Amino acid sequence: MAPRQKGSRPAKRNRRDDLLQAAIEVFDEKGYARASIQDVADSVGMLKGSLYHYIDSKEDLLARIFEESDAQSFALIEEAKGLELPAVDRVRIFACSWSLWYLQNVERASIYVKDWKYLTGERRQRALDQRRAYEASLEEIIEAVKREGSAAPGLDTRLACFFILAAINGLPGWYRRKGDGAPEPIAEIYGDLIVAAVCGSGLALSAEIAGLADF
Amino acid sequence: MAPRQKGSRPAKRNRRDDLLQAAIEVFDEKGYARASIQDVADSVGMLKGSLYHYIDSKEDLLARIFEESDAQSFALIEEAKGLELPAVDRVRIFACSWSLWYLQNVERASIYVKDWKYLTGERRQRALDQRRAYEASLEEIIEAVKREGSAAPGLDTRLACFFILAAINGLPGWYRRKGDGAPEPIAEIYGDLIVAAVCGSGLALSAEIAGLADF
Amino acid sequence: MAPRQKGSRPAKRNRRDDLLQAAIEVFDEKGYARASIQDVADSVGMLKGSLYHYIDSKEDLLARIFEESDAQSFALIEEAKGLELPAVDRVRIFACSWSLWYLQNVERASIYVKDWKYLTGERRQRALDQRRAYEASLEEIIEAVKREGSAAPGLDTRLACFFILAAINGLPGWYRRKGDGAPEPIAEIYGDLIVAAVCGSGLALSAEIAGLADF
Amino acid sequence: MAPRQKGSRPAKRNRRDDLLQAAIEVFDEKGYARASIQDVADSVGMLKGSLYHYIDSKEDLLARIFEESDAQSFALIEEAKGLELPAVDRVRIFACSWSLWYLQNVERASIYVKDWKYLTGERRQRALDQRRAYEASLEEIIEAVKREGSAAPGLDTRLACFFILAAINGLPGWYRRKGDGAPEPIAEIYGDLIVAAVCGSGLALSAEIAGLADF
DNA sequence: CATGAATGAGTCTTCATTCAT
DNA sequence: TATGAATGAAGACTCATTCAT
Repeated sequence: MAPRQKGSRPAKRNRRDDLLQAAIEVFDEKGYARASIQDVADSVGMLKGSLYHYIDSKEDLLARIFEESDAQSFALIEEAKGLELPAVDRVRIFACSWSLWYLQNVERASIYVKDWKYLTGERRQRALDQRRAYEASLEEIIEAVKREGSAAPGLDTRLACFFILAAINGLPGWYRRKGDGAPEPIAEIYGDLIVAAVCGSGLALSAEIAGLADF
Repeated sequence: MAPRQKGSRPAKRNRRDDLLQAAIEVFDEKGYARASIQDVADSVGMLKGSLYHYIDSKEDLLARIFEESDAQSFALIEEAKGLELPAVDRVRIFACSWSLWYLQNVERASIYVKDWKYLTGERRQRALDQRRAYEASLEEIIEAVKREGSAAPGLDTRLACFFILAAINGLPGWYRRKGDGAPEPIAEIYGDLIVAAVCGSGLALSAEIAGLADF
Repeated sequence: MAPRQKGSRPAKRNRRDDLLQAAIEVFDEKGYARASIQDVADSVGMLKGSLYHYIDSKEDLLARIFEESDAQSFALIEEAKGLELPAVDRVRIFACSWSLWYLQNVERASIYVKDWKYLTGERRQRALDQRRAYEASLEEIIEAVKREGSAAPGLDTRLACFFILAAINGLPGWYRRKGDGAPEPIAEIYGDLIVAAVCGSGLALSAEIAGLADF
Repeated sequence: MAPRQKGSRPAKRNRRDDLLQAAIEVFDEKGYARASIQDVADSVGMLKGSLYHYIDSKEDLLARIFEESDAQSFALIEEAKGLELPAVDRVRIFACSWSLWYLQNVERASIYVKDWKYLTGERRQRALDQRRAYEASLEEIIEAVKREGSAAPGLDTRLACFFILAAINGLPGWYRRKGDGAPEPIAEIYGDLIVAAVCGSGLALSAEIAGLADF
């Protein structure tokens, strides 16, 4: 049932990477909780027991996926934060690049969004801290937008931040490479939608005018 | 298995409801996959085996939670669809009432969002169909907004729809009753953000002008 | 899951066989339904969970016993069918060798007779087909006896067939290796009894003469 | 799911009999081990707990079925033993009436044959004793046949006895009222077959002559 | 008599993990 | 490194039986 690696052993280091890649696919497909070490082993063509030469535990495998993801996404944020541009544009860039990363790494991002709960102890804390850091970064930019006067009047920074991150986090929930088109245009559109949400529009007040507020 | 509601015994129907409520809390907290029937039993103060007097299986418990949730949320949609109002207001109402339901039923909604994957066969299909129906309803309203000329130019209905639903689905991810304030104002704000995203703003084109499109 | 028979490790394949043998003994003694996987595990000196390294399920264990038994008994039938002998002798050989197999494999045969009901789906069907095939083979030989004129007048092939098979199937019901003597002579005698039943005797009509028919 | 007894309560005693009858059907169909008290309850239209007004335990239910069966079949034996007839005829009558009882009470007989193992302690012993008594009765008659000179030469009484009883015990294994014809003719034929087996035929020695004995 | 809720022991099965080879 | 046998704890589910009402 387990496929054997044919050909010459391709660079020792690769086994480790193969393993991680396989784990990402398996965890994405079945969900971390449902996926078994056996599934991962099957997927890399190893025996269950042999995996433990590369990892310490199932959770360790998950943690590594998070470490890699954190490294990648952290770079993104830093980049957006460092730009010398109007805050609105920094929002857009943050939204675009963040969305793009999610779209280009759907499986990984899917795990990133859903499975942090299965980390424990320090590792879980780290994941939460990261998350908090992203929120803080975004909040910071949104505050800047406000200061620059481009934000919708009365915008609630914290809520807007959650709103935006949730919308992006939802990407792996529906986007699958085949059939949903290229990542770039989607990321652009998400950028637009987010900027629009932050900056608001003249219609934003229509509700109160129409007296619908009591819903 | 169906309890006969006869006479005055007060605690009769309640056991069933207690069970469901306990399950909702447990599933929300630990996640369906991680939560054990034992956890639920502990939570209602029954023995593991005794639960099976009320349910057929763990999945059955989950399915019941979905049935109830479906019934509640379905009503919401129908209401929003039936209103004789400008489409923009229908979008707002959809967004507001949908958000409100999520906020007022956080634990339930949390399960609704995350755990439909653990349903199997027909039940899973039903959940997917429901989800699809919500999307369709929202798409329909957004199309109406376009026809009425209030939408952001070039708005991608499908993406906007995913965007909005994901943002709302994200609510149970951060909102906890204590400390995050009352549901109603939050729902209002989400309504504003969503309407803003759909209707767009003059700034929407700034990105291309600024030459940021190549992210 | 399939063991690779490589090199010289002697006790490799044996665990699997030990397991099967243990299962046969346990199932025979307590009956498949009553016997627990725990019983089998105890019998081989393994932990309950460890059995699943070798089998997929309790039913799988049963199925394997049937597969082995089928293979063995099938060979017997083919042998008896192929012989170029008077049909009466073929009946005797069929009866003898079939009885002998039951006697030499009492425990296995006991399960074979009683527990096919616990197989499900395709496996059950296979068992029924096998059974039907044995009946058909025997019916065929009995028909030949009739054509050769050696059968009791008016012999009902179908009933005779059931009669014979039931008599043989009953062997594991009473025969236990210790104390009931060697298998061979018993098989011989069963052959005689069966041939006698098929060929009948002059006394066969005495009942009606004596007016006993109205029972 | 459970059918309610309609009309006026029909004679208190009947509930007990209904229960026994239902148990017979359920045990026959699913096998005692697999059948649950719930199955029986469903079949009589009672709730599981209510059965315990009529029985002490599941095994008690089985035991009652055996008691009834024992009473019925015991009468048969006594009748056959008491007849003033040539022993061959007594064999035939024993075989006929015993077979007839099996055919007319297939479900009950089926349980009688298969499920005595699930009795424990004293009750099991009693069942074994009964069984032994039947064997003894039959052995006795066969010995008489021998003394009267009608038996096949060298007939092994004990084996013949097992042979006959097993053939009859096999009846419920294939006979089902619908489609297999009336019980009486079948019982007759079984009588013939058994008498033939006991009395043997001229062909009985052909095997040794033909040199087939070494199978 | 009947109900149905509850018990508690037991069953099969899964799976992350270890370790001698 | 890799194997695969074995572990041991845990999980879902079943069921005969009891008992207050």
